[in-house]
Amino acid sequence: MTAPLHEAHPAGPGRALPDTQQGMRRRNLARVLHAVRAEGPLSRAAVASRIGLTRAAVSTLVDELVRSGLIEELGPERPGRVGRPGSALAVSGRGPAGIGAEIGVDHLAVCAVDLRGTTRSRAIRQGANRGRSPGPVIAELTELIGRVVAEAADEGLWPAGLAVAVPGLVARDARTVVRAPNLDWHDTDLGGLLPADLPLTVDNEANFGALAELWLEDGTPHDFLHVSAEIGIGAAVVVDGGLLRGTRGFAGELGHVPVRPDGPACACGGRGCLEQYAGEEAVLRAAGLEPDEDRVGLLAGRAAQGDEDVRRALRDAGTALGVALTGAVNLLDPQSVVLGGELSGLAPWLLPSLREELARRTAGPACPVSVSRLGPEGPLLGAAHSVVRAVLDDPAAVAARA
Amino acid sequence: MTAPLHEAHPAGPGRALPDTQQGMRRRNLARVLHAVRAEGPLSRAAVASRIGLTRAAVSTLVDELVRSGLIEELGPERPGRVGRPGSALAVSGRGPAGIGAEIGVDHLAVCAVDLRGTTRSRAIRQGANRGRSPGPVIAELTELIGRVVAEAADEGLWPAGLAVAVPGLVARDARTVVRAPNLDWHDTDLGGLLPADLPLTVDNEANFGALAELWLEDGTPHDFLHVSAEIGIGAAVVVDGGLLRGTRGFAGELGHVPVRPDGPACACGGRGCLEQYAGEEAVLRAAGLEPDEDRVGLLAGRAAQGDEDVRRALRDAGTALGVALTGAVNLLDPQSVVLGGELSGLAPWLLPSLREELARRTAGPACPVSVSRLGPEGPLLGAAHSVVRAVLDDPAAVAARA
DNA sequence: ACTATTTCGTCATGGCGATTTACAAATTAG
DNA sequence: CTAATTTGTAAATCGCCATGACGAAATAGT
Repeated sequence: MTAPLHEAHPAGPGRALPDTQQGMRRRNLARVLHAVRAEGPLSRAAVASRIGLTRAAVSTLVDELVRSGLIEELGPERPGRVGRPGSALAVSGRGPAGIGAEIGVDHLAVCAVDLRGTTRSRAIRQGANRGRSPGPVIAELTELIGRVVAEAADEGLWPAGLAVAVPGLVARDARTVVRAPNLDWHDTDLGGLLPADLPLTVDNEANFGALAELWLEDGTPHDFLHVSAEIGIGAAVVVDGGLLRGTRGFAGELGHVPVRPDGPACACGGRGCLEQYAGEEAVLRAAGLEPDEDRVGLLAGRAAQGDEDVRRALRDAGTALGVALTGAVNLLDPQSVVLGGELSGLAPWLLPSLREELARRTAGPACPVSVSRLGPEGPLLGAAHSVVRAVLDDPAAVAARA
Repeated sequence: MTAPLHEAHPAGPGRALPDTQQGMRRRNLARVLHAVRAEGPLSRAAVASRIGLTRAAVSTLVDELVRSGLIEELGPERPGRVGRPGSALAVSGRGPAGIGAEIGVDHLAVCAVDLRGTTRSRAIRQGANRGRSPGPVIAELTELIGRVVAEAADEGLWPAGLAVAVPGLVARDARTVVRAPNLDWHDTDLGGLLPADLPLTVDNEANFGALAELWLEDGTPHDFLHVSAEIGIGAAVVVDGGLLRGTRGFAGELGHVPVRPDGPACACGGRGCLEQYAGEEAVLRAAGLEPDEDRVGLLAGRAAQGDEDVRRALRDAGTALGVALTGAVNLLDPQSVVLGGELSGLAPWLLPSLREELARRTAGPACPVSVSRLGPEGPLLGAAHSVVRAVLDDPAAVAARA
């Protein structure tokens, strides 16, 4: 007999709803929808057995979801088993869509993802955004969004929300970019600049990248650390299937974890921060290269050609990352560490020394480090999917707007 | 309009219960009980308005809690306001009690806490436990537990569960002590040694200390870092009012965060871990003292007398702590850092350099660092209260056993 | 081919829990 | 002493899920 631990996370969809019969109904709608989405075409009976309700209850829930256009009936299953075949249910490919957007240092991107998780429309615009003021950038982005939304509309999709990934720190209001050094934006309220007719969420690209990893890649654990870097080095901490955001929303500032307390001074005021060793500028300098436009591509290219200076610089960066991650792993005990974002392109040269450093400093088996297969796509997909997730977590709310 | 963020923590009592009408009832019982406990004597109407149910619904819930003996009716309120006065409800001072126990390096302690949070009985036994095998220690502890339980029974309390704080790492099964260097225990299943008639939870003393801080001290934030040290340096991470445990239950190993990557070798395999600079042994060595029985007391005494060697050693330890905490704060963005456990006794000499280091390495306002007022009592109280909390979180479960 | 068996979806019924509505009781304001 | 206000409870109602029964649609066995 064991008393319950004090877990912070009960998990499961839609648990923020009130404890009334209507709230229960809404949560159960969400559970049905989640089950159908996660386990492909499913009969009502199959759903019932998975989520622990009776067939009758599931029937009425499914009716409601079908009426809302979130679930569609595919017709009778082709059975190999005895008994009347069920009627296959699947998440609808029409209806609400999640609009994801990314403001990168060198590009803007927008995509629309349907409830099934399929990307149905996308638009990209290359072009450096560093130092441009928010207004024009957002104006361009808004135009891309308009295009993507229109294209999605042609396929019977309507936008259920907009999520924007930015390379910087975002306040907990999910609207204000507090600091984006690569863009040189400070305390910018994107809510005032973007179309007001859509529910808006703004978040760090590392956070969205982590969510993409969590939701899109099979086998991703519920507790992991997602490291991402453009110029700054960010990390997202996923705990029990949710993001750890911190009081101000600044959690995951891996770039300013001290690696050598007496190292070179950093803009943050500290000394020897990870960014001084594994940040893009530092690596370029260590490799004897000049900063240029496609910096990651440059490094990857040189390293692939066998440039020993570049390789050494990356090895050293990996070692520094290993030291910082040792601290993080000791503190958080995650199930794995994932390298994502632009960083994943340099992984072949970073990983060996990173793993070696981590293993050397760990008693027992070291925390496994892997590379995201989503690569630079992660943040954009994570953003779009976060909107889809919100719909799946409370279908009743969105059905009311449909 | 803002789309919901992906929070990991809906928070609130008893959210692990199933989504059926009975589960709803159980959760609402918990909400009533929590409200009454947290906000002192309250009328049914007051409870109803706080938790958002109707007076009628609360009435039946309260009836059930009164019948279970968890709530008692104090009689009519003395009103200054117009209208019929309500009938004051309070949590019962009889009924279930939480039994907390602590296995320290130099002592054993047990206490009983009632639903109101009052400590009703306690027992302490001094005596070094380092290197003793688990069997005899647990036997002694069991005897103390028996005494405390008997004393509590005289006051109408019955034990609802037992929580044991140990100075070491505990597996997620909440029974097995994986590694307790100060006791020299390894992979010890306390579940097999302790009385089997009580629901048992075993956890790290830092974790229980953090919970005590969270639950007992007004104004404690929902996101903070609780640092604690006996010989090893442990930390507990509280996120959204819950403990972050990590995959294996080892989260919070602050002692092995690298502070100087090329520093002295550590037993963990790494180099320059915090423990090499701020661990008790390291500090004693740096101060030129021999390890002895009451080590913390020794250090505090010498420092208070003005022993400059000791003070310098503590200052340096504070600086090292500051470096490690900078990393942790950057990663977690907690609202505050609390120094607890034995460590709090040395705080006057550690804090200045710690704060200085943290501030120096932080852009903007540094994370506030405070000292626990619970001191060495924290873990024991946290353990007992964790049992009480479990009762408050699901009163129906315990009412069935009463 | 025909029947028995199994499974699916639905309907009618019932239980349970919260809301709604109404009302008596207990206080203050005038 | 009356009006107004608030509390607690009781009765009726509504919503949601469970239960049990039934027809429908498939397979398995004879």
